[in-house]
Amino acid sequence: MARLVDVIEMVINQMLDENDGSVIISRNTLAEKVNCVPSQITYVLSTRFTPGNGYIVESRRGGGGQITVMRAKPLSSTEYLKAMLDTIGRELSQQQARLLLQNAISRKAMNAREATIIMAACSDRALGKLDPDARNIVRADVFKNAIAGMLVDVNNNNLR
Amino acid sequence: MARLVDVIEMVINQMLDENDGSVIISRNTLAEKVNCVPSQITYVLSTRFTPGNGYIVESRRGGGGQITVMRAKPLSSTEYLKAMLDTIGRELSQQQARLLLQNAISRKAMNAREATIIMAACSDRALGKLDPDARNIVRADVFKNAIAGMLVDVNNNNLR
DNA sequence: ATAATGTGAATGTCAAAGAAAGTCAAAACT
DNA sequence: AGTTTTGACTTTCTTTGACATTCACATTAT
Repeated sequence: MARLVDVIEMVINQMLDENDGSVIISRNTLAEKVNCVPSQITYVLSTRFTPGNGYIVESRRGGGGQITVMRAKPLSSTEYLKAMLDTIGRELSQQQARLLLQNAISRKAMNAREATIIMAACSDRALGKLDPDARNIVRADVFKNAIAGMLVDVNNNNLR
Repeated sequence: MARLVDVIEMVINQMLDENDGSVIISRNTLAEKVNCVPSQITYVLSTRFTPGNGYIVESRRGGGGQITVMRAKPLSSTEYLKAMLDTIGRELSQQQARLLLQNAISRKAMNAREATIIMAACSDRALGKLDPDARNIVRADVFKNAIAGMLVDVNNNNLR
């Protein structure tokens, strides 16, 4: 029932937790452990453990080859949010938004309530009246503006 | 004979009752259970479980895809926001949004930071790529979803 | 001894198949 | 007239597998 991607993501994160944010894995061994084809590991690494999400992944092929996964050193929440803004392009899918917010929470760059507000504001529900092609574009703008809103000095915003 | 929509609505509400206001459903499975085509579930969700009614619905496609339905907790401290949702029509101007947020702050229904996030998310700036006529319509949806997001029990959202 | 070559052991790539949910408009109710 | 019901088609995300590439090490040729 549980998605393979989720299982793999969890396993890697657990290893990272146990090893101070840096772990060396063997793709084949891990694949065997979770009962999947090796390329599935590659898929998870490239969709979940991206630089944009704060991870660095290095690898070596050949005999004794290996994959190193590292959590990037923790940035301040403001830095983190700014960096996040930079990674967002012209478009943003719902899932991308969700992942960004999840990571922001786990890095304490925002709290769960704030994340929920933003997720709701840029959900497909909220943008349902738009042309599907337009959605990801507008979502990117809504998302970026909401994040930018968090960076604004609360005593100096445009509500008062 | 009870209408299909009513049956489905009841079933979902029952699940929500049994699961503390938040439930993850499989569209296909539920459709099979109540003997209807899957798209009927989508129809019910989009006509009954709207932000205006205090619900947040999120979904993921693909293998292991799922739909999450969340109900705002009937906390008295959030009554104000719920009532506010009801007053918002199909369209919402920037000015109106700002006023609603200012009022919400003065009623302690949200804090300044949260209001700033929402204001930014539905600002003309965020919606700048849209046709001016479309802006107020989309803004209404973004605003409503954001508010509904605040009503969701944070421990119960589907970000984690 | 050194350079070239072979060999097996890894990881990378990519596209097809599969598994869900979303869309939309026509038909059927009320 | 306005809602509900249905179903064909679309989009998104996951899973799999065949094939390509790279690397360390052993072996062979000069």
